[in-house]
Amino acid sequence: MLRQPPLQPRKQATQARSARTVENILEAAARILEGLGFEGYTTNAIAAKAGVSIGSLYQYFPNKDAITIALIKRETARLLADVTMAAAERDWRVAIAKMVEAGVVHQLRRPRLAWLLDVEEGRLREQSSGMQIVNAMHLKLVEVLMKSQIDLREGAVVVAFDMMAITRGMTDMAGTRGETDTGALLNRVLRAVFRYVGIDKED
Amino acid sequence: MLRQPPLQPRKQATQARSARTVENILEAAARILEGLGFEGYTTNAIAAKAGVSIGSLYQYFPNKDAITIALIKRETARLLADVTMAAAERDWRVAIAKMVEAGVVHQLRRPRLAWLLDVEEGRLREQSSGMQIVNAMHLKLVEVLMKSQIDLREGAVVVAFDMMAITRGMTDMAGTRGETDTGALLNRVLRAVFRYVGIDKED
DNA sequence: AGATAAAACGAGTAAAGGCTCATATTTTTT
DNA sequence: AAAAAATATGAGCCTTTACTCGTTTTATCT
Repeated sequence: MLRQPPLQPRKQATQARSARTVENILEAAARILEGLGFEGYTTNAIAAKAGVSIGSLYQYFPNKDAITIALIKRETARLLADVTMAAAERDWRVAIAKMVEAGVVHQLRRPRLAWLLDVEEGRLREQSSGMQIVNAMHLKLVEVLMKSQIDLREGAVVVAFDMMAITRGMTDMAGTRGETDTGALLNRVLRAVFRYVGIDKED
Repeated sequence: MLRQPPLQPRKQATQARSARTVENILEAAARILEGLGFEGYTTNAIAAKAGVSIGSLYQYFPNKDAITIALIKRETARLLADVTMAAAERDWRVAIAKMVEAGVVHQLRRPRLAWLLDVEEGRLREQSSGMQIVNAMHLKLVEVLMKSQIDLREGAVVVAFDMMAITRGMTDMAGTRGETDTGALLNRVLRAVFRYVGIDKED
């Protein structure tokens, strides 16, 4: 079988090494944020930690914020997937429990990173709009609440925000304090969230 | 009654205008943080907004962080006072309710400022130690919990942190969303906090 | 009024850090 | 093997910004 010579110069598929470079840059950025906070979070430091020249870094990201945004997307992807799965559960109690669990697990995996990225997301929200994850989760949670038998005097929107706020608040605090027992924390968060909406579910 | 001539040149009392300058600087810093976030938070901008030269600013503050620390102290003073008063209440239910109220009111008065100062406090904590307000509040809350009949299986320390986390999480979220009805928010936070510890107190 | 201390001033310095671009290396294609 | 495309390099430009210091203005004291 003869190979057809392409009519147009074939769009060069991305080489494997460039993908590796991008990954290295993102992970270096994550590690610097975790280790040094915003202080040491400079493009030169990121490039150095990634074992890549500063020029290469700017070949893949137009500016520093783009790195942060990509990192947020990367760290957020699993959370969004888990929440979406959870929201599809038949039993709304299970759905809520799993959504809460997704949030807790996400935020306790790399607590400092999650926290710092939240701060950055807040800053970036002002300049470029963009469906943040908070809104995405909120939307799904409201859907679930509508199907539930929870007292929605305050409105599903408000209750959903409150449930997210409780989860985030407790998990942030736990992360700051260095708690690592996800199970224990999850139990407390579930108790707080379910009792808040008037359901005393001890399991 | 004859006035004793002072043996040493009397320590020159601070003039009124210097006190005004310091106040102007702090308020300018607060306003810039509120309006522009960390982006515009530069010493030159602060001095300009305060209507003061950059030289004067550095006459009263050795460096930029000192301004932030002074601002944190200023914003935090009332909160600490309120919490201390609240903790002294006889009835522990009232004590807890008032402590929660103090937190909510504080954080909803200038929400963005409170949030940004929290972030800064976290950053500064790492370098210079110093009794942050979170610890002070926590201490008092633990005391109150000890006198209460609340189920402390998880330990007073953990329960106290959870209560604070719930309060802060919900109020932060409310502030971010632009909620301004303190009363409505306070009701929800009280419900969340009291129900979390197994007390269903509808008032 | 004159002397002294306190407060204010702001041009300028130095360092940090985001980012560019001309060049070099590696990989792919023909 | 040669050409072309993709990828990598890093010295250095340029802006921003924390902070200094020599000078001037204002207030206080005798």
